Parts: sequence; C-alpha cells; structure tokens
Amino acid sequence: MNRQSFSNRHMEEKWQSYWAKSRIFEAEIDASKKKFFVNFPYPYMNGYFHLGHTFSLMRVEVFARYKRMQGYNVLFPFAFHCTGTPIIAAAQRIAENEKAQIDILKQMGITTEEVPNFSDPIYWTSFFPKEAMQDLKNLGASIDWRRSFITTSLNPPYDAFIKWQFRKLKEGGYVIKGEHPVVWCSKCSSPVGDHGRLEGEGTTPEETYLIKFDFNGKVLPTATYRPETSFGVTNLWVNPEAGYVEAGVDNERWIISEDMVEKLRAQKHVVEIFRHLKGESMVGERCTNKVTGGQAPILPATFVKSDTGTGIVMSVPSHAPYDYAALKDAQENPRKYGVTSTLVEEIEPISLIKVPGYGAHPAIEIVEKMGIACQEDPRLEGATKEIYKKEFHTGILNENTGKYAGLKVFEAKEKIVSDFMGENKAVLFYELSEEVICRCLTKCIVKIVSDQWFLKYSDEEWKKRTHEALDNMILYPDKVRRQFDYVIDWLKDWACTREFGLGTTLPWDEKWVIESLSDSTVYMAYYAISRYLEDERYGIEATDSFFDYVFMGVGNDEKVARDAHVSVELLRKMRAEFEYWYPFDFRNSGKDLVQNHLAFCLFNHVALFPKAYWPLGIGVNGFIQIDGFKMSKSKGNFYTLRQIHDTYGADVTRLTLMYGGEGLDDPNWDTEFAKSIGSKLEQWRDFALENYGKGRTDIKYIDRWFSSVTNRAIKATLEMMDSTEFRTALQRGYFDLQRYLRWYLRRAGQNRELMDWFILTQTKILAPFVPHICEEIWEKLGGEGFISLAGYPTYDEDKIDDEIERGEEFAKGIIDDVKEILGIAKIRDGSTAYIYTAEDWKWKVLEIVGDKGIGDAMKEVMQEENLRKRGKEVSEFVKRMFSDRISVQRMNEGDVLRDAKDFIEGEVGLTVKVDADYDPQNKRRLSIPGRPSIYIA
RNA sequence: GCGGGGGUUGCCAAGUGGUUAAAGGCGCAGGGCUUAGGACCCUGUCACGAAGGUGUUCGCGGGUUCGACUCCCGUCCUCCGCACCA
Repeated sequence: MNRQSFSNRHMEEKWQSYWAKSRIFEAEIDASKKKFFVNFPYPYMNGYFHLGHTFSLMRVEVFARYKRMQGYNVLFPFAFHCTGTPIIAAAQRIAENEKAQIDILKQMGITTEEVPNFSDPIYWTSFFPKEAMQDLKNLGASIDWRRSFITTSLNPPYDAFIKWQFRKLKEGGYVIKGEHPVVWCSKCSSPVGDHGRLEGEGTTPEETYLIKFDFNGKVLPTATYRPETSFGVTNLWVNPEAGYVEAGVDNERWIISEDMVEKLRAQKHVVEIFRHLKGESMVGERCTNKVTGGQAPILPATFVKSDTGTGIVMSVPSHAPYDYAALKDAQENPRKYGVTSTLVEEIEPISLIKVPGYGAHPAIEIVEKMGIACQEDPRLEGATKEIYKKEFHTGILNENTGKYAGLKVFEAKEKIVSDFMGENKAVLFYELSEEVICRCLTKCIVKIVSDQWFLKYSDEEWKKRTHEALDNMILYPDKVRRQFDYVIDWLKDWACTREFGLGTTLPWDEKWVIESLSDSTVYMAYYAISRYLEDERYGIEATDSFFDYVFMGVGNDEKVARDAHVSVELLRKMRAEFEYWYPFDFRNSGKDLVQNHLAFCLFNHVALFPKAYWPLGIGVNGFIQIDGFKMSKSKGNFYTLRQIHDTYGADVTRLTLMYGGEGLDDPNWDTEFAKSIGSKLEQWRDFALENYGKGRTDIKYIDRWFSSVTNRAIKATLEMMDSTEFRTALQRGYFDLQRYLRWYLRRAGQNRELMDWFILTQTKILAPFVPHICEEIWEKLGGEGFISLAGYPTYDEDKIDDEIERGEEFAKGIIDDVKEILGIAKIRDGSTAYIYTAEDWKWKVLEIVGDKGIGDAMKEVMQEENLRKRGKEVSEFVKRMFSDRISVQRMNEGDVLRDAKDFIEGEVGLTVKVDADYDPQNKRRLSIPGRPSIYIA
C-alpha cells in the first residue's frame, strides 16, 4: 500500500535517464565558474549500501545539488573500498561452506545459485560496487560516475597511486618501523580486531610483568599486574595437575606451563624445550624471592590456570584475595591439597601497602567480610578488582619495600618496574585480561609484531600542523571541533601494514599489505584524474614521476609524459584538473570516523600537500535511527537503501532522511512521515501546475505580506543550506512556506506575478531534496533546461516588511480572540463584534515610558498636560504596563483591522465594527496597544 | 575510568535570561469537503475555565535573579569514541 506508484517510479527513472544522457553531473573544468568539490568516504564493499550510509551520503548529495543551483561547478565523485580482511575472510567462509556466512548473503537477497560465486573475493569486488552504483543511481544521486574505481591491487592505477603515496610518506619521514603487541590468532596468522572475535570484544594487550624467582639456578617466572606486591610474597602457587616444561628461554633456564611456550615465542623470546613435568613435582619445594631474598615454598592451587600467565603464580595473601583464599584452604586442609601441614602453617601474610579504610591486610578483610569460603568462589573476581583499585589509587608502600617506602602505589610502580627489569628480576610480558576467541574458534594470544611499519601520528610537529589545518577548516557542525582537536592530540603511531588481506603491498617491503584505513586518506585527489587512469584506452603508465607531476607539479612534463605513455597535452590537462578541483570543499561521514579516518585524512593531507590543498570542510552526522530505535541487524530493523527505495521511491526516501535530523544528534527515519509526505509532494506538483500563470494583477496588502514572509523564509533557508542544517532548511523553506501559502490563499491572495514567483521559488528550494518531481514541475511549467541547473532562489531584503507582518499577526490574533470568546462565553446568537483599539494616549504613554523604571516613567508621564488630566486612568495603565510587561511597536491598528475586515468577518461569522461609538459595556477602556478590547452582541 | 554529544509537552524536534504553555512535523480527536475517503482544508491536542482567563510543566535536587527550559553547583540516565578495525 505504501509502495510507490508505478507512475512515480517511471517518472523518477525518466529523469535519471535524462540526467545521464545530458551528462549534467559529469564535471569538467570551467574557468568561468567557481568550483565546489564534495565527496563521501567510499563504503566497504562487503554488502549493500544501507540506510545509514544513505543518510551521510544524502548530506553530500543535497549540498552538491544546492551548490550546483547556486552556479558552482560541482564535482561529486564516488568510489568503492575493498581493502582489508572482511571480504577475503567472508569469501573464504563461503568456500568452506559455512552456513552462517551463506545465510548472511541470502538475507541480502543473493540466490542459492549465486552463492558459490562469492567464494572468490574478487567476485565481491565487482558485484557489490555494481549494486551500490545502481542503488545510488536509483536514488537520483548527482554523481560523476566516470571517476569511480575500486581500491586494492585489483585496480593497478589505484595501486600505483597508493604506492606513490607511501613512498612520499616515507621520504617525508612519516613512516617508521617498530614493533607492537596485537591480539593474534595463530591459525589465521593475523591480528584479530573486535570485528573478528566471537568473544572478548574490547580486550587489548595489557602490560604484565614476569617476576623471576630463583629455583635452584632455574627461573620460576610468575606473571603479575602488580610487580610492587612481590615484596609481600609468601609462597608460589602451581597447578599440580597441569603440564609444565623446563625450557631454555633466551639465555636462562625457565620452568613454565606448556601453554606459555607459544606465548613467549610470540613475544620474541627464543624458547627451547628440554623436558616436560607435572606441576605436582614442584609442590613442597622452596625457591628464592629475588626481590626480597626471602624463601618461598611452592604450594598447589586449583585456581591457577595453566593457560593464563606462566602457570605459576606468586602469592601475596595480604593484598590478593585469591591468594588468601587459597592459602586458607591449604592451611585448613593440608592433606586435601597434598602438602605437609608444617609447610603451610609457618606462612604468615606479609603486609606491604597501607590503604585508608583498611587494616594491614586488606585482602583478608574483604574475604572475611564477604564470607568467601574457598578459592573457587566466583566473588573473588570482584574482590580482587576492588582491592586492586583501592590499593593502586590510594595505597602507600610500607617500610618493608625498602627505598620505595612512603610512595604511593601508582607513583612507585613505574620506578619499581624499571628497577626490576634493570636488575633482571622482572620481564615485561603482554597478556589478555579476558579470553579472546577468534571467529575461527581459536583462542587468541598476544603477539609482538616486529618489523611493523607505522604512520608516525605521534609526531608533535605533524600534530601541530594538523591542528593548523583544522583551524582553517569549516566544520559542519562546528561542535565537532573539540573532538577533532582531542583526537589529533590523542593519536599514537598507527600500524599501517598487515600480513593478510586485500590491498596494496608496501612498495619497499612487499611482504606487507597496506592497511585499509591507511590507503584511504588522500584518495580524493585521485578523483581528479581517475577517469583517465581507469580508462584503458588512454594506456597511461602511472609512474611515480607521473603522480609527482600531477599532484606536486614537479618534473619535466615532456619527460614525464614519455615515461607515462601519455601525451603532454593530456598530462598537463590532468595537472590542471587537480589544480582546479583541489582541495575538496566538503566531505561528510558519520561521527564514528572522526577518531580515525577523518583525522587520518587531515594528517596525510598535511604530510603530502602544501597548505593550499588542505581540506576546506568536513561534515559529521549521527547514526540513523528507525522510528526512534537504533538500526541493527539483531533488532531486525536493518534496512538497505534498496529495500527503502523499493518501498518509498527516491524522492520520498531522500526527503524523509533529510527531514530526519541534523547536527550530531542521531537522525530518525520516521516511517509515518515517509508514508505521508509523498502525497504532499504530489499535491504541490498539482497546485503548481494548476496555479502557475493565473491570478489578478493588482497589489493588495496581503500580497505584500506574502512577499515579505516568503522573502524572509528564503533568507533563512539560504543560511541553513549553507551550514548543511538541512532539516531546519526544510522547516523554513518548505513547511513554513507551505503554511504561508495556505494563509495567503485563505486571505484570497492570488496575485499572478507573486504566485508565479512563489511557485518557482518553492519548487527550486525543494529541488536539491526531491529533484525528480521538481524536474517534472519545472518541465511542465516550461522551465528552460533542468531545474537541477536552474538558479537557486534569492531574496530581496527590501521586501521584508516587519510592520506588515506584525499587522497580519495582529489581525490573526483578533480572529483567535473573537473565536475564543465565542467558545467560552457560549455565545450562539451574536451578530456583531465590536473591536475597540487602544486610544492614542495609551500609545503615547508607551512611547514615553520606553525602557525606564516605573518611578521615572510615572513621573515623566505625568508631566504631560493631556495625560495628567486623566490622572488615575493613566497611572493604572502605567502600572499595568509594568506588571504585564506590555511593549508593542507602533502600528495603526484601526487601518489593519479595516483592511482585513471582510476576511475577519468571514472567519468569525460576525459583522465587524472597528472603533464604533457604540460601547454599551464600556469596553474601550480595557483596550491596550496590541490588544484591542472586544464586545460581542 | 577518559574525551565528546544529548536528556523539552504522545513521538521526532525548535528554543540559551522576560513577548514560551513553549515553532514545525508526525500521530491523535472534532468539523468541513465528499458517494466514500487512508486525499485535501479548518480547529483542537498539559489541566481547568466564569468574555479573550487561571494553574502546573521542559531528567532529578539545590542555588543565582524581580524573573530560568535558558546561568551556576550537584546528581541520575543515555548516545559516540577510546584504535590497529571497516
């Protein structure tokens, strides 16, 4: 039922094909016009274009159409992102016949027969771009499709461009080599981000320390987040059931859990296994705490997990609830835990941190207080967190910590760590605080990726210049500026290469693939020339010197042209195109991209281009909601552009989105609005066609009013369009205008010239939002060419007339008042409304009072001879002025009412008499400026 | 926890010291037009009402002010981000 009618669809397709045929969105250099270059972050091609994309895109689209109508030469290109792992991983899952992945495709409308095609990642990169392009064409987007492309090595010219970009970055010192810890799946041999996880979202590698205990010349390493507590170790824990190994680690001999071997190797340790042993074989032995020199027995504990840390845990019962609970278990029931009672009896908790609100042994206190009975109690987790937090933030180290005594824990930690590491008592080790499971079901570990390449976003000088770029930009809305500034400061080095995935290989180290957020930072420049590079007929060989010439203006054009197999003319033309279009004027995305893509975009422009080519404007918006709820696949309210378009058609989809919201708030797709707005547009079309060229020629009062409010609305609309506040623009330029029109018609206004102007104005204002139906109107009205290229409305300040608008408001208020009186007083048989406007002297008082205080005002008023005569009446009026805060601008109320008399009479169904002498209830007395008194009889 | 947005009358939302019971849209109700209407037009939509009035509202609690949705303090809730990922 809500499905758009066939004729509408037909109409929209008609205009889309006219636009395509006339190539009006294919932007070419035109020196006579100012350019305006808008763009949109290319979407990732693992699915259809969805409604969230569409909202962000529509902001670009509406802005593009608006600027085009204002006479700018607008470039709006579009491309498709294929870099990274999701496509390749999904294709692999299809190849493996994974049901979940097949279902995802089927839900998108892919048929069973087509599914096998998707086992090839390359198929994705041709299928989805094609689909997205069609969807956007169906939406009526004013895109120059000649410039489209896909990313990755599948597209050699783009591949060459990215290689060029990275060589430039390297030359500039922006790419550095280093290492860093990542969450790693050894089966996939790749880092596993949140998207690729079944479990453990948000978990990142955390720094822990392996504290080394001496065990007869061998090392027993224990992992801890709290190296400072090694001063309070009473014993070690091992899991008697677990498997351990004795192994050569770097140049020492360690005993560690079997699981630890792989983890150590992943963190750049050399590990050679000598023998395997059970945990129980160590139980009862003693080792030496290298920090304190004290002895620590090795005790068994079931809470020790062999796949966490080293499988050996140092016990600090005074400050670690787990340790105390386990110690208590062992002491109370030594046989059960396989230890001799003499071994455990002698163990005394050692306090080393003073914490406000606790005694010497916080862990003991909390365990007892919570009534935790044994080491298997799940509440130990919470108790541990609580104690850790308290001790870290408020704890002070005891005298038994030697030179660290008296320091706060958080102050001492760094010192302790560096001292211990320097004295070979501890080693840094990354661990995951929670289990992370890769989508392939493998448990992830931390790997230190070495040989890794980074974009050096930590560079202070680079940050400074990026701030400078930001300072010179227009942000839509400006509110995001703080967030941008924050992000620029916060960004650290970004690992810009991957071992796996689609993309461009790092030119000087081909085993690496450039990571997907790093190959998408300055490609907007590539749009300037993509149509030549992407077209094989030109046969251009995209060398570095070619890009240097086009983007940097360096090199000898004849030599460059020869090397690139291109004519000098075309080469110069490409350079000219870049110089003409760049920098871009507006790029828009969702607010989630501020902290990565958009910030990277700024950084990289700053690194590669002179100031003149730094971005001019960036827009950011919230996330689409569907009838007030977040759009998500799991909620079942996830919509692709295609689904929405099929239901509502292009114009309704566009208008509903743009009326859904603006600024940083989440815009809302209002289904009820979408259902109702189509017929309103058709109504406008019918009205326009029916009324254009009709009407009287004389100018009446109400015509001047109509002209005034319309000009005022145009002015407001222009401001809103300029700041991309499209929702408010529609409010002013469409809904307000329609209200004015209704009132005008009700007031029997129908001046031909004015009405024609209004019809064109309204249609043009709507055109960026609903271009199809506006083209239709434009054509039928005999407009020249396309409305898409027609001039945007302008306003005439001289036509804006405050007084006339106030007068109309005044008259309208009178109608409302009369109606209200009729209703409340239940007057059925009234025939005449007597309206008494305020007498002159009241206006005079108003004038004299101005903005004076009540005392001065009274004094001054009474100095007037005429007023003093009225004494009491005047003083009462003055008092009332203050109590009711009366302030009205002068207006000839009588004239206004007399002019609108017929209308008012029609509206209220009474004869109207203005300022008649007849005043049986002495109502005139009550009139005040702006508020005539009324008597109905 | 840190940084940044928000919390307004059924819903979406405008409003940053007084002309605000608070724009507009949607929804809802009544009336008109009409064979009919989910199309269109008008009216109403916090409560009450005695001639155009009065009362109570803008997450919650305080404060400043003649006066606060609007300024200050506190508090609760919510959205986005906190990375190696699109």
